[in-house]
Amino acid sequence: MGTQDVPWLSREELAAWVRLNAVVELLPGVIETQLRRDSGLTHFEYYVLAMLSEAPERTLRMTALAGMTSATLPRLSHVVRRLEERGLVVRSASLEDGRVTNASLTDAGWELVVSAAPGHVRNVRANVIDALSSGQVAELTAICDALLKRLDPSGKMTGMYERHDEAGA
Amino acid sequence: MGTQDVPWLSREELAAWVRLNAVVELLPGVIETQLRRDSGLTHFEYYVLAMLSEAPERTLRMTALAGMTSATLPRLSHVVRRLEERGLVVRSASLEDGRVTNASLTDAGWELVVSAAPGHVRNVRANVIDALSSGQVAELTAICDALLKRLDPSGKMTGMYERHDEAGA
DNA sequence: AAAGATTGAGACGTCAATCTTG
DNA sequence: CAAGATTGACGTCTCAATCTTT
Repeated sequence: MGTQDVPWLSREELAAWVRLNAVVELLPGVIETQLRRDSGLTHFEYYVLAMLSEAPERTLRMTALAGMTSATLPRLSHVVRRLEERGLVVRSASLEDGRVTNASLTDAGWELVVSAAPGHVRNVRANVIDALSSGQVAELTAICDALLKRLDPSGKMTGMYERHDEAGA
Repeated sequence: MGTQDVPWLSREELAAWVRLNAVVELLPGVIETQLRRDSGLTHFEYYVLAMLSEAPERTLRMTALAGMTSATLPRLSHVVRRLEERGLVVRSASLEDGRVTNASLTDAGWELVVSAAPGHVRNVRANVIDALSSGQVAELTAICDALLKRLDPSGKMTGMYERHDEAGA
């Protein structure tokens, strides 16, 4: 940790950073292409539907949903509006607190996420999980946890990054 | 590798995937915010300028530049046009092959990337490198190499992901 | 016809401003 | 005034189509 005080990276650090960047640039495209082609969903839309599919009553408040998906509230609001226009989700004001909006999965949304899940999971397996040894899977988990402590110190996004069963359907 | 044939993820695999996703969602924002605030550049624009700053003659052909930055050609073309409008880069047709466009860093572009580098590197260190042990830095490098073999099998993007000295200035 | 590169249209994300309820 | 959420404007990316040179 903090090997030097100078603001430059060592060769080893640079190697890691360059590769991490390449992954961050390329992974979204690979995931999105399959989902869009096979189910007409972006990865983020899929994630939103998957989170709702596992929630009690298939319903979550916007803020909770934003945390689970590591998204800002404006971004989520735009996406949920489009999903609602497509009949995959419905929004309703909370009875307990008038400021709160609840998003709920419709039957059509449920059916779409159920039909999309197997292909998506196969794609994740083919492009990520199967590329790694089981030891590397564990290391990756620990590394990402360490990074997320910096990237999201408050933990407000990423919830507690627990129990996000994306297979969820 | 390929622990099961069913298209679902184990708990350990899911944990890794969920966290990797959160990193992929959050990291770009953290990097971009600093660069945009301090230097008026997106991360991708910075990367483009940095690659040019290290190249012979501070010049690269569009296709080579796209590979080094893991970008598609249309994306790079749009970005280079904007950088040229800002006077940071100039484009010129190759004399040897009329199809080829060379992009070159101007003096203004050089000065901007030089001034932007220290703050950017400090930010990368603070949010990524310093969050990890030196062992984890090595593990992350190996893991990303494994992922990139799947995400970019041809290696056309990511060049050979070697010698991308981002400090480069 | 293929390779290198550009263009324009459409979709999405971000930011700042706004609105409403507590 | 703070919290929850929405809106609109703007910038960037993606995709398909296009153009030029080989």
